[in-house]
Formats: sequence, C-alpha cells, structure tokens
Amino acid sequence: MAPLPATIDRRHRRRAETIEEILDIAAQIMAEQGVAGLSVGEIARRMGIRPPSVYVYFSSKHALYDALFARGARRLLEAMKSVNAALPAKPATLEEILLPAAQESVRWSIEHAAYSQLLFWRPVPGFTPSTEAYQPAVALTELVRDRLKELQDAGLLRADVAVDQAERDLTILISGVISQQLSNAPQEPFDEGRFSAATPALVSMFADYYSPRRPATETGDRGALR
Amino acid sequence: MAPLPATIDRRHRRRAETIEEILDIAAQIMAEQGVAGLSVGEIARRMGIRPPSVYVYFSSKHALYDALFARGARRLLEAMKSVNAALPAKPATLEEILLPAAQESVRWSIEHAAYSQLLFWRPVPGFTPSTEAYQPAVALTELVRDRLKELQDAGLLRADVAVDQAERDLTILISGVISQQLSNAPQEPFDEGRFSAATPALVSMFADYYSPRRPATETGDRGALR
DNA sequence: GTCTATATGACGATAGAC
DNA sequence: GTCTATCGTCATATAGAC
Repeated sequence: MAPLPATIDRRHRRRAETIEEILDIAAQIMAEQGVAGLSVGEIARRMGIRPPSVYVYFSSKHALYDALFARGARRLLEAMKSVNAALPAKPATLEEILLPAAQESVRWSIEHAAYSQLLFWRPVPGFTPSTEAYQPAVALTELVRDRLKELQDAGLLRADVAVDQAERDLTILISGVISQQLSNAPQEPFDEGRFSAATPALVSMFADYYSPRRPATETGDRGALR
Repeated sequence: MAPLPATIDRRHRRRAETIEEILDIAAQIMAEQGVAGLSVGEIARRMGIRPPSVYVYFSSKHALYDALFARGARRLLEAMKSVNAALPAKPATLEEILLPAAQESVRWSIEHAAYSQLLFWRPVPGFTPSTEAYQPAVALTELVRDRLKELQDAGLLRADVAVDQAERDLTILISGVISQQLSNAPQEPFDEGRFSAATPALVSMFADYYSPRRPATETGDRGALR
C-alpha cells in the first residue's frame, strides 16, 4: 500500500530538519575548530546519535562540505542582495555604491569566518565545490558585474575599461582585506580590524582609478599622468 | 669518555641533513595533497623509515608545520631581497619599483602554492606559527615598509599618508591577487593566471593613489576630487 | 526507512626493546 | 636512532535490529 501524501510530507519535513540540524552543528564546529577541524564523529556526539547515522543524510564528508559551501555562498549572496536593494538606484558617485557593498561583504566574511575559509580558500584536501554548490557564488559575481555595468551605463564608471576587469579588481581588493584580516588577526571583530579598516581607503583608490577621467579643459587630464 | 669534536660535528651534520630531507618531502606532499593533506606516515613511507622515527626530529606535527612555515617565510623573504637588490636605487616613478616587486611576490607565491597556503591562510586547525617562525615574515613587512619610506623621502610617495597605511594596502592588494588565484584557479601558472594578470592594473591603481598630488596650477588639483 | 553495532584501515602519538 | 607494539581517534562501509 502506498503511503498517504501527508506521511510523505512529514517524512520529508523531518528529513529536511535533520539535514538542517547537521549543517547547523557542522557550521558551529567549523567556527570553533577551523574548517579542517570538522569531524563526523563530533557532529554525531553533539546530536546524540552514532557517527554512521550521519551518513544517512550525507553520503560522505565531502558531500557535507559541499552542502556547507552552498549554504555559505547562498547566505553571502543574500546579504549582498539585501545591501544592494537598500542602495540608491541613481547614485551620484561610484564610491557611494561601492563602499557600503564592500563594507557589507567584508563584515559578513569576518563574522562568518568559517564559511569564508571554505568559500575563499581551499582548506580541505581533495575537496572542490560541485557546480551546483558553486552556483550562488557565480550569481554573486554576476550581481557585482551587473551593478558595475549599470554604473558604467550611468557614466559613473570609465567606459574605456571592461566591466569584467573592474569586477575582477574589486573582488581582489575585497578578498585581500578578508584574507589578511582572517589570517593575521582572526579574533579581531570587523569594527576593530586592522585590515578591515583599510576598506574605505581601498574602495576610494578603486573609485579614483575607475571613475571616468575628467576632460583636460575642466580640471586637467588625469589620463596624462600615466 | 666525551666524544671527539669531529664526531659531534658529523652527528650534527647528519641530523641536520635528515631534518632537511624530512622538510623537503613534507613540502612535496603538501604541494601534491594540500597543506592539511600532510601526514607523518606518508613522510616515513617515502623516506623508507617508520613513522615514530620522524618524531626523533620533530616533537609533533605542529612542530613540523612550524618549521615549514619558517622555511617558506625565509625563502619568500630571500626572493624579495633579491628582486629588491636588482631594482634601481634612484627610481623615477613609484610604479617602477613596486611593479617588479609585486610581480615577483605573486610569482613566488603561485609557484610555491603549498607554502603560500601555510603563510597566508590558516589551513591547519590549532596551528599558529611560533614567534621565531614568524620572524622572517615580520622582516618582510619591514623590508617593504623601509622601501616605501625611502620612496616617500625621495618624493615619490605622498607625504600626507602614513607609510604603514601604504604598506598595509599594498600587502592587501598582493595577497588578494594570490588568494583569488590560488582558490579559484590553482592550476593556472603565473603567466597565464586570470588573477595574477591583474597585478599591473592594481599596482597602477595603487601608484596613482599614493603618488604625490600635483599642484592645481600644474595639471589640476586631483585632491579636490575627493 | 531510520538508526545502531561492528569492523576496517588510516591517522598522530607514546613507550620501550634493541 | 630506529625499531615493534600499542593506544585512541578518525572517516567510512556493511549488516542487521526495530
């Protein structure tokens, strides 16, 4: 006899809840011990089950890391979508848009150091995120690129450079801040970080470089400096 | 009876050689498997000895990582000293000095990805480099800071910003390039790297920002843009 | 369908024989 | 200085209880 739809629903819900619980605890362990410090045994211990039971929900430790990667990328994407939505649609300067976005991505990454290690570094031998898990990360770079394209169309970003290059350079700046902060002073909170404090200066540097050059007749041809 | 000095020398030399051999093989394994993929058993296997014998030379796996950290930092410092010595003593522009130095540090880091992971990231749970192991890394930042101070004294670096800030921002740029290259496309060689290719543009951006502002009477007051 | 008990082989590390 | 033997822990596979 086939089970009633209600039963299937309940089972699916229960299963989904258990998966979420495993991921919650796994993220907590990673936050305490570092990404590579995650152990299936420790997850089971904290859940009050036996280690093999974890394999009912995740076929391997790598599958677990993959789910955690997807989760982190999804959450970072959400955080960036939120800050993006709150920004003015018709900004006056490049910096006005880029600084809040940069600050938010650095803040999120510092406050979720474990996810950041997984997203920005390669701490687990043999683990590479699957295409599906990587998808939100791709969506994030697309979000940035689309935003920069809009800014270029609005005349706030130099028309003579490729949007892809601007996106790449901006990403490098931000990941540099995060990387330095997390590896040299991981315990410093975002607001007191030696390296996260560099974000405004670096965004300013980026904005100067990628803002349209004013014509020579106006305030001097800055392009002539190079 | 006390051993002859010659015997002590020979023992010391033999011991030092074994230590170097262990580090060579360990670095090789890290390069193949990633930093966290290093195992004492694998070292022993490749050396034709038993795992406990490794502990005669290194009291723990962390001590081994510490020696590898020190070695990597020392080698990167040497590479930077070399390129620094080859650069002109009286440069004409900021970029002329910074670009070759930046290129070399990115190149070294990409070509020695395993050491870089250890130096720039925190891939090993519970491992923090000792003060001694960290010393060459400190010497490296001092080398950069001293060079920037010279450039400031020579009038090539803005006098109104702290050298420490310039050093921090430059370090962030470079580590951002390395971090993005190694985490997103670790197999790409330096010359073909998507992210290492950004080095010239980023150094140019840095040089623009940190070069002394020309007075308004000359080519326009760039400072007024901010 | 869900979990447990049990087993395998690798790991880091230690103790003690030679 | 190197070995054997051993401990506890880990990820993981399988077989079976409920």
